[in-house]
Amino acid sequence: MNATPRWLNPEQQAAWDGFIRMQEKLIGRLSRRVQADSRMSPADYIVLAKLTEAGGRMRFMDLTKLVEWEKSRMSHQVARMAKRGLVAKEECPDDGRGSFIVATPAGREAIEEAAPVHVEHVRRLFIDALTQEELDTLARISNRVLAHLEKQPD
Amino acid sequence: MNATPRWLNPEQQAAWDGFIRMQEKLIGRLSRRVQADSRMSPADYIVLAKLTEAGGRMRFMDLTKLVEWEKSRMSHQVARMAKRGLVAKEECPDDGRGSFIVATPAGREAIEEAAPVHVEHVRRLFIDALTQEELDTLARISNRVLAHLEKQPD
DNA sequence: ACCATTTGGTTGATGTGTCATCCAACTTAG
DNA sequence: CTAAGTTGGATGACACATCAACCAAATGGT
Repeated sequence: MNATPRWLNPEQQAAWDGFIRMQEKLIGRLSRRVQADSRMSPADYIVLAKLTEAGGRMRFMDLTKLVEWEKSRMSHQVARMAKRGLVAKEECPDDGRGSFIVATPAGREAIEEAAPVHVEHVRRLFIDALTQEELDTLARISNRVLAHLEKQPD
Repeated sequence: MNATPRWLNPEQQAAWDGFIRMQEKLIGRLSRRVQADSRMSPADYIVLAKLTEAGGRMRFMDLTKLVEWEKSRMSHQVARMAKRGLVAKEECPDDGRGSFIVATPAGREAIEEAAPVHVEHVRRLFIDALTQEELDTLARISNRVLAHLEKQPD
């Protein structure tokens, strides 16, 4: 029972609030744009991108780990994408439980069309806002936080 | 039709990837923690926090603007929160269409219990990962991106 | 007074993320 | 060989976000 919780000091609060606001607006804008001009959700985009980047054919669990998602999420996502014809599922002969996820031609076409547009938006909304030095700093800070998170329990 | 799309250079790519990864993991961890030990979603948390911070009684649209959400989102959210007894809706005498959102005692109790825990997690997962100088830098960068976004069409 | 527009807010459909649970197939200790 | 444990993956329930459409009350111009 902590009698007096240690609130954040003004600078800390400013950093946290600013970061949260920025991240929400940025991600929001970007995903709306991606969705609007490629008819793909950000989830579709990243899954297809990683999948094709890796050759267009992967074991389900490998893909899940590559994208760093939970398997349930990927399972649902792949099911939806399969329904829309972006990927297909194939059985795995080596492992009776396993399955391969394959990018369909339609899927390849979709990602090839979407990728440059995506990059342009990232550039326009984010990269162009900052100097190269600021980008480097942000990368360093991000990696610091990531490393910290990995050390931290749960 | 852009013949050769300008991909990001390695430093830009590293900054973007790092930021995205960091933000996903951080937000993910935090919202799981909040949910786990307060039985409130991040959405519940922020709505209740802003609402009580503003006195615990607000016009629906003022609250919506304060939280910077779309009204539809807030409408659904408030409906769910009302169902769970965290807030209540009251009619507005001045404006026949309007309504007030009021934090119930249960809502106040919930947020007062959740807030210190939330702060502790923010501190543990984020603040403690960085020096004060890095926090300041991040705040500056965030505000830069935010300002840039506001100038940018759509 | 009247019509057009704006504002406040709801609703329903659809897509998405999480959790818990389940099951079949593989692996390994004994 | 068999039982126990682990892994690959699916599923259903639920909370959440977004979009488009809608409606009624307020407002403003004529």
